[in-house]
Amino acid sequence: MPELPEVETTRRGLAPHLEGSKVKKVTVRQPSLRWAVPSDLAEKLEGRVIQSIQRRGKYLLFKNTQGTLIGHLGMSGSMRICSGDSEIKKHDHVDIAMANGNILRFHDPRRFGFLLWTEDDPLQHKMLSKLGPEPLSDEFTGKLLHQLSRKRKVPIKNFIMDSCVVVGVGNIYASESLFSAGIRPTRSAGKVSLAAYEQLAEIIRIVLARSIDQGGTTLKDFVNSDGQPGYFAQQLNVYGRAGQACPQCQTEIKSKVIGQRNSFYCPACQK
DNA sequence: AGTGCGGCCTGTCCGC
DNA sequence: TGCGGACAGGCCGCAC
Repeated sequence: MPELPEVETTRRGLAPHLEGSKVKKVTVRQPSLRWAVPSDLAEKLEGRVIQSIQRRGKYLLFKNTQGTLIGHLGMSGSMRICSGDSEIKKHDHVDIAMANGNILRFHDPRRFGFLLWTEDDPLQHKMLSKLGPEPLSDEFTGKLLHQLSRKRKVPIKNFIMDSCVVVGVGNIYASESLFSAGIRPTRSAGKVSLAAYEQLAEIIRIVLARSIDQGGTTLKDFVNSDGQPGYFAQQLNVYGRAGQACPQCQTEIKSKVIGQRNSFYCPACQK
């Protein structure tokens, strides 16, 4: 599910309800996520204030004075703010109840998401230490993409989905960005010009920022912290539209599996 | 080192 | 109506 805009939407929604509040009780109903929920999570969180909620790539970082809860939504996860009397549904795996009455509820049917605890710098955690730049930061440039891609033979779509290159670009936004940049997703990353990468970097930035403004993309199950879907799906040009007309030239949009992921492109607009 | 693939899970949809 | 198979937004870890 969630790519960067969905995770950022979640972070923004959660922060005002949790930051500065004390955790009262942690309830783990299903500890078997992608990685097991730490058995001592409750004692690490209970009685301590959540000082801040940050995001790095698609990871959410909940900080208290002792350490950081690292959360990831996987493919189907969501985090909502619930009240004490709201019904517990199937796949509501973890609750973090706050002293202010709010409950942070982690829901994840496929259980590809996870919750980990670290007392070291979370950015040095094994899972985060090799991440590339944030796409909305100044470090992310076409020049960097060009540099990193020299001699790389992977299709450019795989390249921009590689979190060592840039974080947060998943399957949907990879297809969409390459469409807007006019680049065929199968092209070798190493053969794309600096000028094309400069344009692509700018487009990735714009596409992600616009999606965040719309509250992310809901294809199936993404909901924000209020349980509401995102609205960016209405603005997708090619993703999920195989067989339909390209919005720019009316040519039929094609789909093709690239790197085991379904990809969508216009054979006329994307060279 | 770079690349490609299997695997982790459940839910949904499609064809028979 | 039921059943098997394919597929779904991520990403680690392994083999080549």
